[in-house]
Amino acid sequence: MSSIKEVARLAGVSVGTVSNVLNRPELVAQETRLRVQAAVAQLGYVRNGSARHLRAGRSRTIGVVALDLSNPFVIDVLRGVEAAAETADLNVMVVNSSKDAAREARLLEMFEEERPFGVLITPVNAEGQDRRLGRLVARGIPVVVFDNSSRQGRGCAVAADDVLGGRLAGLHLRERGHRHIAFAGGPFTVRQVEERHQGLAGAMTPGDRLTVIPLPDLTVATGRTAGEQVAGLSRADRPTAVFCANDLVALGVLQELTRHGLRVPDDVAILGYDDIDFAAAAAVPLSSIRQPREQLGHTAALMLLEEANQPDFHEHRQVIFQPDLVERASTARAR
Amino acid sequence: MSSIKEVARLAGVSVGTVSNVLNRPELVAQETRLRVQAAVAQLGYVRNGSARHLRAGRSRTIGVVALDLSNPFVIDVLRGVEAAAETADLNVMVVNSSKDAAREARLLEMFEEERPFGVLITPVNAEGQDRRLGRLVARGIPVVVFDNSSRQGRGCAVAADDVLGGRLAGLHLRERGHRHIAFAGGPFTVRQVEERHQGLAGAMTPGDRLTVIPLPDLTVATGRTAGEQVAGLSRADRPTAVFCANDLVALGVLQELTRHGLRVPDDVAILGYDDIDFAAAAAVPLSSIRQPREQLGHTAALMLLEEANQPDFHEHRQVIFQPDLVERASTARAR
DNA sequence: GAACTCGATCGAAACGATTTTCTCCGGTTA
DNA sequence: TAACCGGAGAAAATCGTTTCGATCGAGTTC
Repeated sequence: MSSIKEVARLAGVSVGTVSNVLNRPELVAQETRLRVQAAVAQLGYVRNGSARHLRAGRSRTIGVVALDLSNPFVIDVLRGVEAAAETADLNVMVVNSSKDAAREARLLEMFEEERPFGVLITPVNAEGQDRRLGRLVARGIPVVVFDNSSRQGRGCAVAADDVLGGRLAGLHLRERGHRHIAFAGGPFTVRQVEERHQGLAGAMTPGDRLTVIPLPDLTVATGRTAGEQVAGLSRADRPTAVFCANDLVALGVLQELTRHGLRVPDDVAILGYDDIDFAAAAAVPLSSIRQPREQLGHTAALMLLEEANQPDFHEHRQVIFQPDLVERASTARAR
Repeated sequence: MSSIKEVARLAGVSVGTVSNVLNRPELVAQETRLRVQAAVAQLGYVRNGSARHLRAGRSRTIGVVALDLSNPFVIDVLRGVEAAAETADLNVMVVNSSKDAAREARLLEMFEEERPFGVLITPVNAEGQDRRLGRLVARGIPVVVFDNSSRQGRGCAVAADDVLGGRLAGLHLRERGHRHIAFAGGPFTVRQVEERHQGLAGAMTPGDRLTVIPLPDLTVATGRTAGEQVAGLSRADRPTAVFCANDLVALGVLQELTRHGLRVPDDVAILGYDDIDFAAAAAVPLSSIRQPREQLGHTAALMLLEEANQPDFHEHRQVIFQPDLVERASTARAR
């Protein structure tokens, strides 16, 4: 209820002095400082964020537009963001576009009004949001795109090398003796999906067989349909391994194969992507391509800080992380 | 970059008129309105949120302090909150206490400064936060506690009936013929855990056997240790069903039992709690007690709105939802 | 045609901080 | 003793809105 004015009155000083006590205490004589602090305590005074932000021109909040909060992958990225934000004394405001472009647009409009410290975003699609992001940047709000490197060269971005991830998957499965591999994922307009597939294909050898099971989306539900397709194939046509575009799909495939009495990995091996915690927790623990999730978020936040603090001196850049393979039971060597 | 002043100048009107065009267009003559709107478009003017909030005394953002974002349960609750917020033209700012009381305290301090529209919170513990929440309320910021009914009678709260959930679990397992049931969960200082256990115990009959497997936490990892314990028991001492305090634990138990060659549900049935999507996605789809997750969040947000809009007229109340049972393979009738 | 209405607009006072400039005063220095 | 310095606070400008009287014509009414 009480504002800085009342604190000033109670302490018998001007509001400017109270502000100094709060923000640059070394400028204030000790006796005065103590008097002000006592007044603050007595009134239970708390600074008004809106007023501060108005004066400062921007708030101390980083806005994060997540693509899909129900993918645990994102939660871990957020953890990294929060860690970086905390050391810089910034807040993190998470909002969820749920892969909905209209919703994303609304959220970005909201951020335009709120003048946040910066915005981290995984855009729904590569083109549509460019204009809107450009408007943010024009307003002096730094933007870093994470987990989506399609805006090459246009601004700061952090992502993982999905082609490499796909290649690692392919090499691993081949090394395990698989010569007929299926790729389950989609839509291929999503960069990640396309690149993971591309990496897999590149790791295969003439004579190998690659079956693509296109999916409209990367969820457990679509994974189940993929699993059903695989289970329905004759033994000769059935791939001996399925590489899934993410772990949610892999869980769906695993469930359906199990339900049809196929053994994992003996009949069909499964390899996922992202290494979410639930992958390790599956009944047959899933092998998966791991991305440095927390680090991804952490780095994105640091780049944002840099851009915000040295707006003139700053040069945009793209950081690409290397994924690696986590081997578990679902791709164990057949007995 | 441009403020309302520049819009006013360009349109040849006063700032007050511009504000009216933006907020109460019906007060402004059409010709003027069009002129102002043209100026807004030409300058790319966007309102400054901080200034609006300063004037209004509070922002249009609902703060949500989640206990643990890595539990998918929470994400679904958030979906409900967002839906309600959207229709009221409010933003949702999600932060994560990660079950850390100190962190929670910091976040609440932050919210005290930001003067949000209201705060939704699942407190880390029932006592510590009462003072801080009280301070928010004293500042006129409405608070609704969700998914934790321990603050009985002290303010608005939304939760599910966990005793009933436990009872449903017990009745279901007994009906399936189980007479030796284990309860895996903890710590018992957490209301939910205690009440679910209590409900289970109440549903059992003299002569039945109830084994408690205490856990320090409700995660997949601790679930695995529970599963290991169960698997290590002799056939005579082994419960025929395990009721888990949440689905994460259940997944861990399932994994470990499978690893030890025990069949679910034939050797041991498993029943989880929360019905997160991953429960249905498990290799053996898990039966689970379902709480109306989205509705829980939706209701909490609506109560917040009510409290915010009729501060005088409002009466605190506690809403308790009824859980129900979702039957899947993990508790199917033994063959 | 004087008094009144009424709709449309203006101008100024908040809202609560931060920051810059100005004033004051005791103490140094030449 | 005059000029200067520097520390400590006060005072005022400022950030961008909203909102509330005041104002000002153009019609109405008697």
